[in-house]
Amino acid sequence: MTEEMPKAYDPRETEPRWYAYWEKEGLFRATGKPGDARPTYVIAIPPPNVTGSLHMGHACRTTFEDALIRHKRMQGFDTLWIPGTDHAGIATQVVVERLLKAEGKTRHDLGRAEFIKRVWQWKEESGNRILHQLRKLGASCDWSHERFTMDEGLSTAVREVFVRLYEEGLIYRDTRLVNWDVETQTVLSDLEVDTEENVQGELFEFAYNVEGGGEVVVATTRPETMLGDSGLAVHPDDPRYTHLHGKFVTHPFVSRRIPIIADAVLVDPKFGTGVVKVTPAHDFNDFATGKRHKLEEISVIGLNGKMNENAGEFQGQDRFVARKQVKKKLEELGLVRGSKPHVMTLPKSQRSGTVVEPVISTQWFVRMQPLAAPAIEAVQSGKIQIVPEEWTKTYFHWMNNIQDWCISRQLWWGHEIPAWYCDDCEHINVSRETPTACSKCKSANLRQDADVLDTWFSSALWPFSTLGWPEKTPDLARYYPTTDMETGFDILFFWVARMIMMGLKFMGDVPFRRVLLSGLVTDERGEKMSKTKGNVIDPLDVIGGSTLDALVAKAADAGAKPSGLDYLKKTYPEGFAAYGADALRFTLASYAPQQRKIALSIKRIEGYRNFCNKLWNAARFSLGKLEGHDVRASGERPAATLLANRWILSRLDAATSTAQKGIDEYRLDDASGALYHFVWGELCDWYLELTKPLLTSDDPRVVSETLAVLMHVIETTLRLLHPFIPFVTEEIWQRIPKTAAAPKSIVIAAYPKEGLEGKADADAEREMSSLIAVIVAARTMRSEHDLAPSREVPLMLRTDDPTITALLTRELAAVTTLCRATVTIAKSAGSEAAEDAAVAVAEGVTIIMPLAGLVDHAKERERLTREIAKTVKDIEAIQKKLGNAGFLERAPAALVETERARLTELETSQTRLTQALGKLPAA
RNA sequence: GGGCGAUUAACUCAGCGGUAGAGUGCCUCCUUCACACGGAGGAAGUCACAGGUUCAAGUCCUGUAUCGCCCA
Repeated sequence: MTEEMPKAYDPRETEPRWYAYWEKEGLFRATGKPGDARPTYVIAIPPPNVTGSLHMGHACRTTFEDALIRHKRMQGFDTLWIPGTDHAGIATQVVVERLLKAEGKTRHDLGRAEFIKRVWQWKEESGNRILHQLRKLGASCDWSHERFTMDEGLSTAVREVFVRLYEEGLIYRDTRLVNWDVETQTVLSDLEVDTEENVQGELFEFAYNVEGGGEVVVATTRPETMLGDSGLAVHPDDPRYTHLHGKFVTHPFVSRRIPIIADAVLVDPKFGTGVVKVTPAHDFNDFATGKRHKLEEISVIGLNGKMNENAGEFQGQDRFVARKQVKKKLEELGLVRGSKPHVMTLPKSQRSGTVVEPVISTQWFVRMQPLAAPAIEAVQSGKIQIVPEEWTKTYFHWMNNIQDWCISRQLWWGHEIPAWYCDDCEHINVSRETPTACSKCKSANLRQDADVLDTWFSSALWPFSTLGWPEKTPDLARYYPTTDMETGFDILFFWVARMIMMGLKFMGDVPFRRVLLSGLVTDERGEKMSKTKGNVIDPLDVIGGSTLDALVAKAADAGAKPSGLDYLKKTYPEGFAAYGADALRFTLASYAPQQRKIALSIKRIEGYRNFCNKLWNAARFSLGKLEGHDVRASGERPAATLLANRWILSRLDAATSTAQKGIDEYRLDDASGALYHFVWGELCDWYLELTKPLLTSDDPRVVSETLAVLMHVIETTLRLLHPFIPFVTEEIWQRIPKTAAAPKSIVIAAYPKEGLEGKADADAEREMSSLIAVIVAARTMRSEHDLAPSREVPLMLRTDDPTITALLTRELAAVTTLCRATVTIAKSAGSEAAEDAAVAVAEGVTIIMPLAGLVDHAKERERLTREIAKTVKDIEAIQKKLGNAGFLERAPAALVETERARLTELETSQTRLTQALGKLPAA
């Protein structure tokens, strides 16, 4: 067995092999059988963009979801993890347009139908790459349930929802000011607009001439919009301008009379000149003001970002060119009154990065308030739990102030809006089926709305559209509501809130029971990963390894700036080793999911790669000890009589409990951390070392008990770890001799439960902790005197405590092995420390290392002095506490007792150490 | 401007009323027969600041500062 196990674990060969096996055996498939009595556990994947390529954010999502799914699967749930992709309207369209550009074409050259064909073609060719990349991470999705938001079934769902909402008056068409992305030529929802802060701009002042004489000066950051001004506003209480109320100014370029109005909402008298130019067609605040005062809405900027026919001589100029030209013209007219630098905010398109232009346009909207009300209630009542809870506040805040959702997009790629306009009677036909005649006038001159729906519209239906809705499928009956929705907090509004609203509306029930939100993966400095910064870590490079040259080439290709490349070279001079998916997953799981930032560090991944290797070697050691014995892991806890065996079983139980609790509460960091420390700090550091003397015992009962416990602990630990590190655990697990009843894969083995076979073994824990304390003290002493571990030293342990004497006597072999010493145990003598000896005290045991000539007296003196000082400091702290009457009266009695006992022990240590110091020969 | 959050060891972060923790990094010793992707030790923190509550405060309350995110 051992010879099959190399000294170091190599994930490169193992991982693809096991994934192929799992998939072939259908281990990830939900039963889908209505008769299955098992409880269900369902996660719908946050569908990645079909254009996308796996990034660390996906890796993070996948790790968390897979850990949850695998855990529940092992617990015997009928688990369903629905995978799939999102058609990602703008993103996908832009990608294909870029490909066309390489051929020297635009989508308009192809025409709509042909273009859509090209997108589908492209999607078929490379669209599912990301789903294959998820497999490399070990994602145990049920691939038979794979869905795409543009699939026929999901498209039917979209159309059904649209029609029903329209029929109920919850979807309507309206002309209003919307956010326009000049570059991608589409309207955007409020959520798709980012605000860039602290932009250095200019506050430009110019004068309007007042009819009847005089002038009024206005300040603006957008001079070009003055072409569309249809009002000037002053604050009603501003004494400077009272005389202007009701008067008019004349527009300097176009013949237009502009009224001066008083408006307390729009105008801040302290800002600028206290007079605001009002451009209802190009500013949201002005639009509202215009509505209040019935001002004209004059569009001067077209959808192409250029000034339109209303802009007079400026027609055809780009908006930014027009800004300069308008200023120049005002200058010529002698109307400029000043300019000062101004720090402002700019609305930018999340997609293209261009400055968003508010324009008046006719679009489709969803009335949100009626949908939001039940969605708020669902969270308030606890039908949906948001984890971590702090986000509920943010959720309520947004939901209570929700705006109507603009759902139409001027794109070609997406779900077409099921609305047909009648050219004869102008009636709007909204229907599930493509109509042949107008329902009102029976005309056949119908034209379908040219727009498509916001991608998030179909995403909002994901938890039920993927299960077959609007058909009443068995899947829908069995797996809706899903259980957990695990995603990033950045799309709480975009997606999660909308799913809740749509789920409640169309299924009459919440789409999921818990919302698990986690943070953003950043680089190790906490900076957002970005192509230009060159700090993007590709999960596949982490898994499979990459050289520095390859990393640099890739980053440069993606458009990294020189500073970004420098960062890359400096931070990863060696490139990446092939750390494996397990190492990456365990690393991601080790960060608290609710952190806002998950600052991923390669060093940390390396640490968890090392952990996988540690686990591998623990198994290698254990399996090697099996030679010549027939020991099989059955999952049943073996009987244990020896301290080490009892202790490790008790610790295993504790680790199981912490892991279980952590996963249940979505504290994967607690769960993975507990397992990490159990394996490394207890199993490997102590237990395996303790088994060494036991396994060479002459007593066959000692050997067989220890082997049984060893195998049980290793096998159970693998099952505990499997949700986090599926590959290495499977690879080892398959090598462990098991009873015939064992399943074929650890994927479907039972997740361990704590406390099944009895309570924690408090006696064993206490004894081991004493033993460890004594051993550590002895080791520290050795180490401080630079005695090589290979060098065996004599140690004398002195104590009058009969319990600990018995313990040390019984566990002499352990002490001997772990301290590399020949140990003698004795009662305290009057004079405990011999001359020329190093002394330490732990658990009331004086540890004496009489090594004349090898102990450096000066060093020992220094060490003892330091120890004594530390002890005295602790003693003083406790004395202070115990001297406080309030503490004695009001603190729990048990605590006071603990403090007293500690004081006694510390005082003993102090006495003995001081004695030892006195015994040292003078310098 | 409003809201949310953060500030703990050199770095990245747990801890959220009872003796300050982890990983990485750093220092010393060690190729000991599972593992140098390792072992044994060690150094390292006025827990942002100022008040308050409490027998007891990184931990609860109030305020201040700095930083971040979201919404205007």
